[in-house]
Amino acid sequence: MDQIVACCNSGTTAIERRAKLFRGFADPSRLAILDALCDAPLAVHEIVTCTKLSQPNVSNHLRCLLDCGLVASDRDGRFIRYRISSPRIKALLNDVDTLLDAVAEGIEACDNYRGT
Amino acid sequence: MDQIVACCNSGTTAIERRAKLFRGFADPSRLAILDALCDAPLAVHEIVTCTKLSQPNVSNHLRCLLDCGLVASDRDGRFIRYRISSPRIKALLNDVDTLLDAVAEGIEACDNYRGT
DNA sequence: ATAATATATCAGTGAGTAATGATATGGATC
DNA sequence: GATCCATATCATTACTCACTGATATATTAT
Repeated sequence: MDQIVACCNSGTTAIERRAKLFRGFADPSRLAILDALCDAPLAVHEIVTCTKLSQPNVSNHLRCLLDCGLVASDRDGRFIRYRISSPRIKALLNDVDTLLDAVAEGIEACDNYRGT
Repeated sequence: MDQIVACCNSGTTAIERRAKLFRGFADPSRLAILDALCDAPLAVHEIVTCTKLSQPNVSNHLRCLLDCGLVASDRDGRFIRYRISSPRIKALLNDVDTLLDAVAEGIEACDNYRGT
């Protein structure tokens, strides 16, 4: 069975699509990857280096992000260079940080459960 | 052990905080609730009616959203009225819809796995 | 061709999480 | 104070997901 699955199925309603998109962002590994790609396009091994994630792990997350259209890829010699597919992604991440400024205490403070 | 847990623990880095916030949004039930509250404050039983979710389910999600500071509540007689805590939440949801316009095909199309 | 590097895929595992049904609490009215 | 309605909590169950380690594919260079 497949692995990294935080995007993608055939949910139809607008709300389900939104939930799927949010889930694409709702993982520290994927956020780290997107963060890195917001600065500049990178090849997989470069992402591995700067995120300190394992190579298969990065590859799996990239596949998910690629399928969902959040990143795009171009072959460059024997490298494959990934980049964010739209500047709106960077904008969205900024908006989230703005919202975080407003609710950060709550997010930080509450511990309904033990964590990620 | 606690139940609805998509927010909240003591992750410290900026990325972990962002992931937590995104996870708060990454669920169709919570999105439906937030969507309803974007229009007007509502009591729990009203949310139950318009989202068609079960009452305990709504209550659990509201607790999570409340702890994370995404919604706020006011007692009103024997009702408890919930509202979104910041207009930025509505703005964020709009931004996501804009991004969805750009990547919707990808989100819809790919089916790495089954179900929501 | 062979070796070396870059990337992708596979199988298995363990943990986290959402939903349900039953039950408890708390405020208001009679 | 007993009853009714609104809301919250509990325990259980089933499902989804992320990570690891091993392996496969692809491209370049020798």
